[in-house]
Amino acid sequence: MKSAEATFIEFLSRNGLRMTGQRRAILDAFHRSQRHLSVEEIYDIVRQSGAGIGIATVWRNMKLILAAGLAEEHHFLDGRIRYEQRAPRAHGHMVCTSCGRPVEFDLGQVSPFLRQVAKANSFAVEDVKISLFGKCFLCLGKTRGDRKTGRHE
Amino acid sequence: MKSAEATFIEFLSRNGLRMTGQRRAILDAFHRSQRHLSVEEIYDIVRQSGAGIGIATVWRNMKLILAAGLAEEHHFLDGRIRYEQRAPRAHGHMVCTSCGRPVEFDLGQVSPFLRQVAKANSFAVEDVKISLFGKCFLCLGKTRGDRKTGRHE
DNA sequence: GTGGTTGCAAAGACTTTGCATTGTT
DNA sequence: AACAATGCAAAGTCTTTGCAACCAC
Repeated sequence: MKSAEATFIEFLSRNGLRMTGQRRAILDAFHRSQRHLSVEEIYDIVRQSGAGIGIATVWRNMKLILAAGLAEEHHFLDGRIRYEQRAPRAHGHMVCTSCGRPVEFDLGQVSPFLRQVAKANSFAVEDVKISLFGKCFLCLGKTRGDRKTGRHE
Repeated sequence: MKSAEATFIEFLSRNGLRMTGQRRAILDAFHRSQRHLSVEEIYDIVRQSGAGIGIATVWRNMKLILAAGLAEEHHFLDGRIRYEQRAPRAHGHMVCTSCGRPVEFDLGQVSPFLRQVAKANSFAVEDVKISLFGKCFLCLGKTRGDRKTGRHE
């Protein structure tokens, strides 16, 4: 499989754009993570790794990384955009309304069904977003967990 | 079936809150519509029907109507919250990335599958959001770019 | 050197909140 | 009368944009 950086560079040059140190740092921080990151979190990671950068640059480049097909954009619960590495297989999310933690699950037989629905409506699907909102098993009994970080003690 | 207003009043009094003219007007405007409305659109409808009202009041009360279980909150494409009457049956949306129009479809066999997934993860589902993003058939005809290469003119 | 890129700050868009006034019970 | 609700404007958040300095090609 082609590396994310190679794919990104290809996308950039195809569109007359250039690779830069900041772009590499952002893509790297994003691509290393397995989580659903907000722009601010990506910004923090890049900063902590020493590189000087502005948050506007992270915004502009996450839009590019999205356009390059390397990321997915999600609107979960906290009213801000979160990015996730584009998954090889389509998947859904179970988002806890207490702690905010998103857990992924495989779409299984849902995908063919949706394809069929789209076909029946002459709708050309570009993206699928499936989310279940509710309480994760950690939050079901104890009301613990931090809604901001989505982490449980 | 109980009227929306009766349900709302019940919810209000159960929580020590009061019914008002504005609440009635907002609920009425919202409940009459079959569309996915933004707060500003609801505000406009109420205004045009003669009632004086502030947009903050619409915001506060849509949150209440949501809490009362009479509305669903959606984040589609334009970055603002849209409300829809809580549907008797769960359904998904096909949202056109060109014209923004959301078309509903029945979830069919998806619901039982999702229930099963949730159960397997000990996740207590409160809400399901399924959206397909892409091009509706009306916009497909107008599209100018080459969909195979993703390149425009 | 040309023209894209960055960082900062300012602007924008959407949503929430404080407070004095008004309305419901 | 007590206290919730409203309207307005101000404040908050998240996101986008303008622009001069900077850097990749």
